[in-house]
Amino acid sequence: MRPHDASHVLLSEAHELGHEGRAASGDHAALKLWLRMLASTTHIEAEIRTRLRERFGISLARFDYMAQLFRFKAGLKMRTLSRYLMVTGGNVTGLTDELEADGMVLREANPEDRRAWIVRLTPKGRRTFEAMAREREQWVLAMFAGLDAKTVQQLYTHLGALRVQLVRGDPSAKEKA
Amino acid sequence: MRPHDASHVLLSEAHELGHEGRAASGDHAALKLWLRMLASTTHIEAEIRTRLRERFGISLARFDYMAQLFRFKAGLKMRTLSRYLMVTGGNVTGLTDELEADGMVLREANPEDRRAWIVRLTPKGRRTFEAMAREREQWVLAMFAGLDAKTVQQLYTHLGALRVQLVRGDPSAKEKA
DNA sequence: CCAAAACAATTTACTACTGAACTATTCATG
DNA sequence: CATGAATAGTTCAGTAGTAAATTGTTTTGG
Repeated sequence: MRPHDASHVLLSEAHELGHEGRAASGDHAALKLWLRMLASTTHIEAEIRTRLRERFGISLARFDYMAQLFRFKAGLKMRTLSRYLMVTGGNVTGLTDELEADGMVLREANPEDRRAWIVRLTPKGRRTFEAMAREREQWVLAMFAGLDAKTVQQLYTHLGALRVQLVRGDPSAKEKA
Repeated sequence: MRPHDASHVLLSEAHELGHEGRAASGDHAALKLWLRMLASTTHIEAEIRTRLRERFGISLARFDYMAQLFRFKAGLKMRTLSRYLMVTGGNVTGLTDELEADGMVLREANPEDRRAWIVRLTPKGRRTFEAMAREREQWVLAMFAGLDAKTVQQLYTHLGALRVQLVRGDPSAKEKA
């Protein structure tokens, strides 16, 4: 299970609203939103992690690794994978070793750059992943089942706007000019 | 930095929509929403973790620990804290040892149950936490600054509905009857 | 009222990840 | 076109968490 769900704290109303009145109130709303968003996300992620473990004996890290290779059928350099997964290269080496031993992925020599491997799913890895992904989709679906289509759509749109802001503020995102 | 941002995979449209047509499309929306929500949350959390480390030399785990004690001025039993933080008891023991050594918290004997300690913030811990929480609030605020008040409000409301669903589906939540 | 079960905290052995050092290759520049 | 800087992957030591066994205390039911 993943740690630190609720870093739930709002410095008491007195502090926050003391000399700012209405303006500060909106700010407060953003913090409350963040805490609620964090709590929900953590909850769902923990649930998925637990079920993947119980149902398939697989770690979330491995699932996410396979998900990336599933998206990129042509395979990925390990370094690229490590960036997508937001983990270190050393971690990718370890995961790759395990998954290769289990016959889920294979390292393919890269003629264009002899430093780099291309890793890709084996047919077995592909089948295995598809089965897991199908179940996971049902889990997610069930957890969101209480929300009507319009709500889901609005959430999706608004979080899209948030994402744009985040990428804008973050220089580590890819540049094009 | 925290692992596994994007477990971004939608089994290809062909698979999902194959025999279901429109109905499946709504389901798909929930999965897409989840992936977007996860990505944003992970991004923000990683940012906060990094800044807490850089600015105050503190781990997110310690921050979250102190946040709970800040909320509950009367102190908490370590077991309660471990539940709020969603970590094991052993982990709380370790964090408490560190924070106590740094003079941030103290273990107080509990006359009502001699098995349990009550941990609470020291005045120093309280001051330190307030300073950190104030900065963190500004970071969060800046990250959400692109969203207008109405959007924030809607997100907050909709995520509230989600939360209700999640708690309903999860027997580990507290009962009252 | 006391034996058995449950529970709070701690300790310990283990797991998963990080960061930094290292090797082998590629890229860029004088 | 040679050499210094950057990059891909691996290795390794250290860190932060877990799960399970342990100790001491409390709760419960016969």
